[in-house]
Amino acid sequence: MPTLILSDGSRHTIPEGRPIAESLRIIAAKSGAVAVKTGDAMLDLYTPAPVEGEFTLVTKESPESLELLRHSVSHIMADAVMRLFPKVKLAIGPAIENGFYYDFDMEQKLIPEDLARIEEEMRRIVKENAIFRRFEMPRAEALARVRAEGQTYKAELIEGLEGDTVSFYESGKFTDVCRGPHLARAGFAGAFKLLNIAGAYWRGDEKNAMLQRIYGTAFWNETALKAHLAQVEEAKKRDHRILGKQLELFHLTDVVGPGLVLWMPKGSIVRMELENWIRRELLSRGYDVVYTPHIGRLGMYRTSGHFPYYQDSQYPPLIDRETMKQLADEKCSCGELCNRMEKGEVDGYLLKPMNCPHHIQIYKASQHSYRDLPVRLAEFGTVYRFEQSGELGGMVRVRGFTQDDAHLFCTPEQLEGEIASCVELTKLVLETLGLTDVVVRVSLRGPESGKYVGSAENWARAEENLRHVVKNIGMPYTEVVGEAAFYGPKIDFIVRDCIGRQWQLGTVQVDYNLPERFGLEYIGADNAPHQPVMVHRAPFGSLERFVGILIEHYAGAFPLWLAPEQVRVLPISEGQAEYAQGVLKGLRAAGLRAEIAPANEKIGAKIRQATMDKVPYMVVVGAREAEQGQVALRHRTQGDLGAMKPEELVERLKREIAEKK
RNA sequence: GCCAGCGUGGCUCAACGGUAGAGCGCCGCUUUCGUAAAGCGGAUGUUGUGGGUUCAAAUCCCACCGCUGGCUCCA
Repeated sequence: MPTLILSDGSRHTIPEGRPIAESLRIIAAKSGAVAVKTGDAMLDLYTPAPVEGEFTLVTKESPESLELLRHSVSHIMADAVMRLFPKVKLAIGPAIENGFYYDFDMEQKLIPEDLARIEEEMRRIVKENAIFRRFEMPRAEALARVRAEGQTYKAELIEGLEGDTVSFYESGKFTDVCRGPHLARAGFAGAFKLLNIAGAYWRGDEKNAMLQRIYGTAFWNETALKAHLAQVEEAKKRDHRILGKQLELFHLTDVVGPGLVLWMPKGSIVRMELENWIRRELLSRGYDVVYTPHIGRLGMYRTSGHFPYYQDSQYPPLIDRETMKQLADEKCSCGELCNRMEKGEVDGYLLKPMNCPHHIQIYKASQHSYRDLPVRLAEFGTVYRFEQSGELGGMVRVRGFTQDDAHLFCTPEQLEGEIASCVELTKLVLETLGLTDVVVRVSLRGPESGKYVGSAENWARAEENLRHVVKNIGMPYTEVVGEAAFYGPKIDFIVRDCIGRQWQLGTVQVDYNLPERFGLEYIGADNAPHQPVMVHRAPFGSLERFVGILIEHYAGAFPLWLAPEQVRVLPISEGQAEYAQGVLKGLRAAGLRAEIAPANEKIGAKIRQATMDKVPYMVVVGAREAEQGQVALRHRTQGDLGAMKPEELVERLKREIAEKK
């Protein structure tokens, strides 16, 4: 009798003359598996399996089983939506990281209350327990079928598919074009919840129709679902927008303008500490510090290519009064004004969207020998970008932000070494702060040629340089086409916020193009002029976004060196007021950021307040301490740490600050 | 920018056509207290802005502004 070998080593005899798929299904079902895998391909239990091969069972414990579940639940949801709103056109409905979505094109606007109705319908479908039956048909036939059903998006999908046949899944009366795999039956659907409704352009392109997207999530059981939802709720409490308000770190108001951050005193401390730290690191690495203005002439940005390449995400140019008046007299329209500015007939100033053109002018201000290179110009440079209103959010997506920017000008031979040390610095930043959930992305040029400046050779060289470095940094990375800056490819460091969204922080970018456009030079050993290569880099990315992410990372409880208030002195009663003031003065004199709790509260209340304010250390001073010239130390999470001399305390805290822990 | 939802004292929320309210915070007084909330009293709102419907609007309608979640773009 034939024997099937599963990759767990178990051997299974199969009755002769029966399809192998059926045997696999029986084996899988017996073991509680929901699918089987051969190589990278997951096969559901009703899909014909290849006759030979090694099979792994996919159980409910494996992460990919959740993907399968969620994909199937998204189909069940689509089925439910179609039952409730028969005219709906289906777009796509994949499983995503923590759940699934499905996009619909329908007349009726979905409202949150509809979700409950849809869920109810879904439960009915689950109860019906139909088999997810896979079948295939030739392309032309498939196309005719979906067209007859009026499913125009599905037709578009089929047109884009490779291969001669198209697979469908049918469960009950619902059929969908789908690659699979799926649950064996709708009844296995487990626990699910629909979460929210959102708009989404068909294929993500704003020229296309706006579809209605329903997001949801699913787990194998109620407990896991509840745990996940609770975890999401918990994560929301770390949201930097909430903590930023509670802890008075920053403020946003439409009086100043959307996306324009006001750093409050406490938030400013965090930023200042980060700036001071990194500035010392830069100086020790041979960087020079520079300062440049916030605006620059249009001509400079025409040379750099920011204007017009980057035009859409800039605040409109500033024009002086005289010119404006003159143009008004000429009855110049706005459209015409734009044209004339693009042509360079009208001058103006731009709020700087990037610091590089200014730094380039500093480089150009003096002659450079190959002996001077690399020149590394660093600045906490504030830039302004007119982001689309719908994109703004808290500190992580704003219209004015400060980059810990620097531009390195070096010889081609020095380039890879410079890139590598920038990457090292970025890693140091992330490691020091314990940001470990970081993804490295190599962002390359995409096919749209209109978005980029420079020659194909320059791009190829730059991409080669980056790949070469990134291979040696010991971090896994992915390459993404179409994510490059307009002047060059880059290595990006991407982290997640409290609700799982990914944000780019640090970046290292190679640029052969701006040196060319600005005609940069250095004199080589051969006594002839050569063109330097530029590296743009920012280990934090932007201080706004970085601090926003950091607030969430620490849940507002900053380590001692970053804490806006490091110590709070808590007198037990008025009797120790004078002694407590002395302790406070001593701490401040030692360079610690210390405050004193307001009088007229019991010690318990003072402790509670300081803990909620996330002050790392409290020193309790009562009659006992005053008498012995001591302080009783308390940590916000570790509790009472015992009594000690103020000098001991200072030494202890200074050590902790130096360690940045 | 587009789709959807939401804007009520400093904060979190209630009132959902009929006199805007609670908790926390804030201010004052009493209490001076030993490791996560002392007691009493008080002030605080042109309900985001502007129009409209109505005898009457926080509540219904329209426009704008802002925020939140997505789509697209980026640090």
